[in-house]
Amino acid sequence: MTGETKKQEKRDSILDAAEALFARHGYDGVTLRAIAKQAGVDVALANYHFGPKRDLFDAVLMRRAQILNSWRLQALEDVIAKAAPGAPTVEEIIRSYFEPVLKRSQVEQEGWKSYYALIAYVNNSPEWGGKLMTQFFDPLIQRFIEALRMALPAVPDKNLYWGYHCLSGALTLAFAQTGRIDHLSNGLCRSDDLPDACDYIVDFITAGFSQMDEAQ
Amino acid sequence: MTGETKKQEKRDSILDAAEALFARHGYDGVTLRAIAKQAGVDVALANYHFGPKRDLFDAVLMRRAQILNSWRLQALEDVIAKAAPGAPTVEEIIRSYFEPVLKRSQVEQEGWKSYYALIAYVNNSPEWGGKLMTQFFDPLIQRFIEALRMALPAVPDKNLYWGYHCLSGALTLAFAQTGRIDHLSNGLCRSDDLPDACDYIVDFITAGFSQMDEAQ
DNA sequence: TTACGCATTCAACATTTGTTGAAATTGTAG
DNA sequence: CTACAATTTCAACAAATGTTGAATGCGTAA
Repeated sequence: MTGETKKQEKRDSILDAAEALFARHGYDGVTLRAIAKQAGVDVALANYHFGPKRDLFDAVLMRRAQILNSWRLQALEDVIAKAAPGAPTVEEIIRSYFEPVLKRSQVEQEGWKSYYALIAYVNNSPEWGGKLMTQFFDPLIQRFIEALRMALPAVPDKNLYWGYHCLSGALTLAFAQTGRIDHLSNGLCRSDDLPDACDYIVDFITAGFSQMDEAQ
Repeated sequence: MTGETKKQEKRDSILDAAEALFARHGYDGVTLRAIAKQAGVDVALANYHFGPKRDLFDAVLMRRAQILNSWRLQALEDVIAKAAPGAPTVEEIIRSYFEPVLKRSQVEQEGWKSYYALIAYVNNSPEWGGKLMTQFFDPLIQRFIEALRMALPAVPDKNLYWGYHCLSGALTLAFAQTGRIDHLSNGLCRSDDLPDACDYIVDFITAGFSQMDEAQ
């Protein structure tokens, strides 16, 4: 089994390097040679393990997708089960969407930080944003919106979807960790401190959804 | 004067082509040859007018930046002046930030749509997001946050800045127009109908800020 | 017309790109 | 150890990239 892990060692180091570089420079801004150099392997090895460049990108994206989804799905189901037979509160639902990713200890690891930034890149990319994100995250999101619909039965779907748009935008920008809010706030807020940002964002987004109910 | 415009004709067509392509594929995803082809000119002409590729990108970004800023700045100052000597309401301030860009008639033009998508690309890019956006839009944003501070005197700055983060994320994602919300909502919401999206987003964001006051 | 300056094209350059097939290395089962 | 398969490197390819200098076209003023 050490043989099995040793076999995967260089393969994983390629994924790690690709993840970090794609997250920072985007798909076209990264060459296979740059990835190979950072991974400490030959250029041809990436092609041997993953095929063409585009497939390597997909492999990076898929590696953590299921894990990410399972974190959030479980948190959401927990909240729903705990509130049964009634509906959970809006804040509980929103928390189940943010906390599993922003307050988890893994967030401090460099790999997950890069992965989040990569998600932000894909989500905002006009060419891939529509298709790739749909493919990976749609089932969870539909379940999430369904929960919101139960908590806010009088609110029209259109409001719920635009609310999710705002939520997704806020999360995506947090994932990107551009350092912009650091500069803007003179260091008061730090874009790389996701656990700290979580509470502020949750309160803000929760208020956005709650207002829909009062407006009816 | 027709000579003057004719002289600028090809130059502008290069800017237009670069704007559209950079917005869709990002900086590294576009070649000078693709830009030249779409503009109907020779490859070397871009270099003649704008110098190296990076300078062309900056030229595209700067062309509409001042116009965009003046739209929003005037709307903000109008709202402040109209409410004097008191402070404008939170909703008025938020509206002055979104409506000048999302409800303006120019939004229907392809050029501005591309430019918005380009802004979204830059704002979420880890390498440029911090610096470029700061350079272009910071003065306006500081003025905007100052107005919010006046309207919400009891709210700590940290909350205001994270609120702006959510606002910016929602706007950026709307700018990107990835078509994602179309698919998610089964066509109920359309990411290319910015004037329609505006009201929903404004209500959501306004609620996010208003809640800060009530929480004190 | 002539001459001149700007705009535009043409042709080509040195690099860099993704990819591939053969060679070398390593791990492993018999 | 031997032989075989999987992994990794080496060397090289054709295509594409940004950039440049010379050549051509073109509008304009004398």
